[in-house]
Amino acid sequence: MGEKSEQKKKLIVNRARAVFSEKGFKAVTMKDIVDACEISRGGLYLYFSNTAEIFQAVLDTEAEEELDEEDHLDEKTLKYRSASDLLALFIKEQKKQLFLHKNNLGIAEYEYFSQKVKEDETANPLKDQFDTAALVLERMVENGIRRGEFECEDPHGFSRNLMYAIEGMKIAGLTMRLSESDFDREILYALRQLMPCRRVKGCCPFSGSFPF
Amino acid sequence: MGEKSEQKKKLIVNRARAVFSEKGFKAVTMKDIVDACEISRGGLYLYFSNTAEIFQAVLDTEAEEELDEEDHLDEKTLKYRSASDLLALFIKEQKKQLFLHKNNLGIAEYEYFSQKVKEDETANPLKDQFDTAALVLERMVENGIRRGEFECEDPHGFSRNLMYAIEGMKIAGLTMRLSESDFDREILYALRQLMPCRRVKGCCPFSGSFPF
Amino acid sequence: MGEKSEQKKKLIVNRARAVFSEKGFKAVTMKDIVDACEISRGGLYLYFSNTAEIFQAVLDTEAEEELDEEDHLDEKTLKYRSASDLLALFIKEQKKQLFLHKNNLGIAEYEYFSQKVKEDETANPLKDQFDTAALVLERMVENGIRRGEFECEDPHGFSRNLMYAIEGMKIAGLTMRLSESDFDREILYALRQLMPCRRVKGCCPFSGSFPF
Amino acid sequence: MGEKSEQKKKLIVNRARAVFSEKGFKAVTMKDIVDACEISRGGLYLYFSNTAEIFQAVLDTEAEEELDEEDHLDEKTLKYRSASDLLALFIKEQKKQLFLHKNNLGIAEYEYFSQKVKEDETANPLKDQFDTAALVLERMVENGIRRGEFECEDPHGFSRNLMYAIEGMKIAGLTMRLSESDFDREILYALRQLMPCRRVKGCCPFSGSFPF
DNA sequence: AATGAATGAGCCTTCATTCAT
DNA sequence: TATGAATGAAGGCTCATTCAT
Repeated sequence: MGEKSEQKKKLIVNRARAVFSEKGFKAVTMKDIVDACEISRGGLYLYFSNTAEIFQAVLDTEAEEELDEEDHLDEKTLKYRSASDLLALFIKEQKKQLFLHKNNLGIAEYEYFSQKVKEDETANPLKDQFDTAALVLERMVENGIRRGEFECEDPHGFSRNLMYAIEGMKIAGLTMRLSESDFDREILYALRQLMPCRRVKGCCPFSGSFPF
Repeated sequence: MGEKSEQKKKLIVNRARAVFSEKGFKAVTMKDIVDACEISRGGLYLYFSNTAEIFQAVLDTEAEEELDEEDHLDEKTLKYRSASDLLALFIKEQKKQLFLHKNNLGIAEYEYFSQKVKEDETANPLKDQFDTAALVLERMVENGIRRGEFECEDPHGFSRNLMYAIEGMKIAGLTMRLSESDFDREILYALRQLMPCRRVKGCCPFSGSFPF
Repeated sequence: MGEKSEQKKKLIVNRARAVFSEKGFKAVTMKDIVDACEISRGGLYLYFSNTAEIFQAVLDTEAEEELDEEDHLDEKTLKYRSASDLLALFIKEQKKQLFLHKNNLGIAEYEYFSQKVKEDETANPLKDQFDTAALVLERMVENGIRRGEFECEDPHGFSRNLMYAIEGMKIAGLTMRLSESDFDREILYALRQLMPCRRVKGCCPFSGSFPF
Repeated sequence: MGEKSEQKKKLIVNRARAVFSEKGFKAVTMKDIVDACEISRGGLYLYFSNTAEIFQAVLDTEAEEELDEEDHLDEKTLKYRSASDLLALFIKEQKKQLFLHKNNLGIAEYEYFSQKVKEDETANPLKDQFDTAALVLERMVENGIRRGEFECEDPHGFSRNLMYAIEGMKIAGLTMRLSESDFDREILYALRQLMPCRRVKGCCPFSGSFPF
């Protein structure tokens, strides 16, 4: 497959992302993709054999882009900012994913992996992604503790808790009309666990920047 | 529609539940239901016009059964047990739903409501269910505080947090192979927020009964 | 079949007429009739085996009613009125049938008989009806000639011509949005053939009563 | 859609004409067309979405062919023939349409337009066709008058009358077994209105050529 | 590589018709 | 007589997939 083909494949994946974001995974047909790509019916089959393959490609691309962003993050910001700022950045990112309705693959991912998890024993990228995020969060908290910004007996537990809660809000956003203020309230609660003054309701460790 | 018809309708709903549990919502066709019910193609249409209607009926039945269970719970147990025991019971129930793979409507519900939430402004039973559970949890915590069993500055925040985390684990169970010990660990973390000694890792307010 | 059954049959035929008038013949299903009659599916089959049978019954009833009307006409009016008045009455009746959109069986009849004429060599009531009307018309014209009201070389030719034109306007009314004034103009033209002064455009043999 | 597709479309339209001619409009299903065309179910849908669309295409083709014929008529014959000959030609054509049972769309057209006229306020090609024919007829008569061949006080009235009568005979042919001699008789009556000697029964303006 | 016509399987839906009650 | 649940055939429509060009 030459240079040109690679180009075409990217085009397909891009257009497909929009389709999956709009209709979820299961409801998308090869024809939907064909129509969205202004490509011929047969043409699509030169690159992909079914929607699952296409969706996988979308996910892979997604992962790459995230990696790029993270690299970007690491270098420029990680070292020079306070732990609070970094955490705020992290949460901001989660929030963006949640409420950015355009190009949101959320429900499609759930549909895809709920199917995949049944038939397939192999590694699950959704879980990997989750675990990675939880680990990053944990490191951030540990860093904050080291810097004296946070106080926390169980950074690991805290991170998992926050990640599960965020995951819960993700699905709530997709199925229950979660409001932004619901999200903010929940985050506020969780973050209070990081502060010495956490017993006091209303206290927040983030100077002026909350809600993100 | 007489007595007998009602019987038939129940049969359909029952068989349909299994189908939805197996295939989610979107992928289920009228034919799937027909096949599962050993009924004629036209026969099914006497009772339901489309899969959404059937799924709604499944949900309604589900709701009734839950209601029955709750009534059962209220009378016999609510008054005579300790707050800890009740909370344990609540969580046990959540865990059961999560890991009972047979007849688990989880992903079907998410598919159904993620679609419904887009087209429909009206009430969302999934959200109602969530809010109700959160409220029940909150009352339990308040009760525990009154009894001196728990200690918590923000029962509301705590309840929402735990519910979101559980919701997150629900979807994780459906898409990421969440293990039972993952669940237990998370619950343990959350519950520690209820105890005076919560700063100490390893401490648990639940005498011997954990994991549930 | 007892008295009661006869009653029921009449009910069915009545409701069915409305259905055929609304949807033509071919498009009507047994279910349409069932729905219109508030009768059970099986019940209808006790009286009729298919829509053709029902339509035939509608036509028969129709014929009876017309006969009643004609009898009515004969006795009271035929003898004491002028030929012009009688002719006017006749045309008025035709016009009524044409523009009375409610309960107009026109297109249904055409659909029914265009099918029947192919498969069936037997007598055709539509033709009988047409021929009868033409004959009545012819007698009227002859009567008018005898009375000195009309002047016509070929009463038979005139009658057939007028009847065909009316038939043509009938189908035009059903398929081409024929207006009432179109009808009146055409009738005016035809009737002028009956008068000595018929060469003069604008002349009409009917004193003040036109259009009917 | 390329050259070849156009070819296929024509084939479909041709075969469909036969089907409509055989079964009318309403009774024809997509499957009927599929069977008649030796094409796949899905294949037909590449060209037409429903029977109405196909029938419209049949009508359009019909119109084109008529146009071709008329052009043919105009140039070669219109100028050099007598008014009587032209009129005879016109009527011959009408007669041909009426008694050519093969590929006669008559009843199908009535079914189609009786439906269309209800739902659709827009232009009605059946009416256009009728009006055009009436106008052509009127011009012919006027031409005949100018040439001294015909005599007629009201060419417009005459034309409409003849057209309505022909329309009436059309539907009579489809539903009442109109015989050719019935048609000839009627035409003879109508044409006698064009002659000075028209009062005399048996007289005919057409030298030897009648019946056409 | 790319096209898009063509096929046929598969699901949807409606009804004519039967039959136990 | 009357009911209406049940069946299965029939027709509608959409797509995944193939293949000649």
